[in-house]
Amino acid sequence: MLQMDPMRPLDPALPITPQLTQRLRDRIIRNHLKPGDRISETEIAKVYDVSRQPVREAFIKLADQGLLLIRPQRRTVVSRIAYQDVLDARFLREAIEADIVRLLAKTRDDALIGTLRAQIELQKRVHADDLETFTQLDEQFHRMLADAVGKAGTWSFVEGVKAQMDRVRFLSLFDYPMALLIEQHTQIVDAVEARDLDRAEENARQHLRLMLDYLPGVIAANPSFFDLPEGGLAPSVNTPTLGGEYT
Amino acid sequence: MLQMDPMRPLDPALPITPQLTQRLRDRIIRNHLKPGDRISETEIAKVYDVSRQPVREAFIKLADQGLLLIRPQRRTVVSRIAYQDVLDARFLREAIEADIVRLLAKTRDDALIGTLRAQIELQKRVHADDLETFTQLDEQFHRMLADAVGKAGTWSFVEGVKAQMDRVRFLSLFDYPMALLIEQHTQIVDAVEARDLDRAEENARQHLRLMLDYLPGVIAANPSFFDLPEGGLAPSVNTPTLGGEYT
DNA sequence: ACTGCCATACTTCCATACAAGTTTGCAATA
DNA sequence: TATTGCAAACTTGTATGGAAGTATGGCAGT
Repeated sequence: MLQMDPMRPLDPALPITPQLTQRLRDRIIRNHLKPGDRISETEIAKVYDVSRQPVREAFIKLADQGLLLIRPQRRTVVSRIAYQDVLDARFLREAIEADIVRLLAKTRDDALIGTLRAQIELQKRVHADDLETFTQLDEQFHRMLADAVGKAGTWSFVEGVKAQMDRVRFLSLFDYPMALLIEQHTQIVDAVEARDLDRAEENARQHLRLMLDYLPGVIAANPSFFDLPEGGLAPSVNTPTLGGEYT
Repeated sequence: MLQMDPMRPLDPALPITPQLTQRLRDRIIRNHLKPGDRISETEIAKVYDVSRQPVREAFIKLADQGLLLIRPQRRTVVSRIAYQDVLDARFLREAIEADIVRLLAKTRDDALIGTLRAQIELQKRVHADDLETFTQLDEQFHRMLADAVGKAGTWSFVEGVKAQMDRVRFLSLFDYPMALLIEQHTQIVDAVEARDLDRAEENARQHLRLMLDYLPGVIAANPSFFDLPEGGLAPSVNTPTLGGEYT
């Protein structure tokens, strides 16, 4: 497993800012830095033994992704997980991946099907408690779908939005429906192979809607990590989806 | 009309970086700064009479949006309009707005319909050569759709992606199909009012596919502004859509 | 005329210093 | 004890200086 020790020195030969951004992003998404934690440019600069400037630039990037909240002249804190942001990110992913999968089914490529099935086999081999590895494989699977229809550039935008969803993912360490997710991956590939556009799309949408089922439980278990709308959870009002169940 | 003179001094009471970012972004999107133009931190800093630091931060933001290409230790140039980026941005918008409009038709709100129709009336009153005003109204129209389904946050994501599309828009100053766009807006609202989910979605998709018809002409008229794939335009290969015409 | 080398100028990246505003805590006062 | 005022210690925003690398143009040599 990759070392994630925050104190491991950076590689001075490589550009500092991207390294810092990645490290801090990981620490936030994995909840090592918890929502509400204060974080200051000078502090981080000291820890990694660099100047404030690259730290600042990393902060700005993370603030753009909604992971930090910079209040000028006041402080910078790790932002809580905005409920609405999670829903928005999920909505975007569903919309985008629905079309990607539909395209994929339309332009089916047999070699690709094989690659995808092999990748799913890797997912099955992951131990039930190794969320880390599974997350990487899951991410890879979805990126492969985008790549396959020539929309690799599209996926990089999705990644920028995914941050809030990933934080939720790392909070649901237990009762993670790994087997179900793998089964859904298989069903998506099945539908693509069958060139069934509608079924492929519907399977992808259901797959991406699954987190909505688990979100309330994760929030209930970690209420202080979330930034909820007034009056607590009322998903039926604020988060209509196209599925019907959540309208 | 808003003053866009690049030399107008910034407001020193407000944060410099966002002001700079906005100004530069406008100048690039409106092609005052043309693809390939060199641009340097010190130069811009002198023009606006600020230090290099906020300029640098603005550069980074614009590079993230694909408007600038920063080559460390070499130079920074206004990036050409990447053909693939335009297609990707359009694809994302179609996927997202298709779902937004579908949701809208599902949760129809009579008051909203009236607001939208009134907004379309404003579009009709714009003079044929006033692309500036029409662009603002068109943008507002689409944002209203997102707002109406509680997906305002989603729209800010779209805005980040839209930059490359907007550059194309400002290149197609003439033969701009304003009347057709307005007609399509009307058809979208009609379908929403009729609660016809499928037709609303299809109308939105067609609306957002329209630029594909004009893109080749714009490119042919401004070839040096674009960054084309090897061997020139082959949209039928590289840009499958769900519509069928471009598959 | 043409080629290869080298000094110079220019670029971004990082470090450091300063400015402006906010928070914090203590002390003075009622 | 409670409250008010102020000063010091923070915060981020901006300015400036130096370092490392690259483009550029002139000059020497052929």
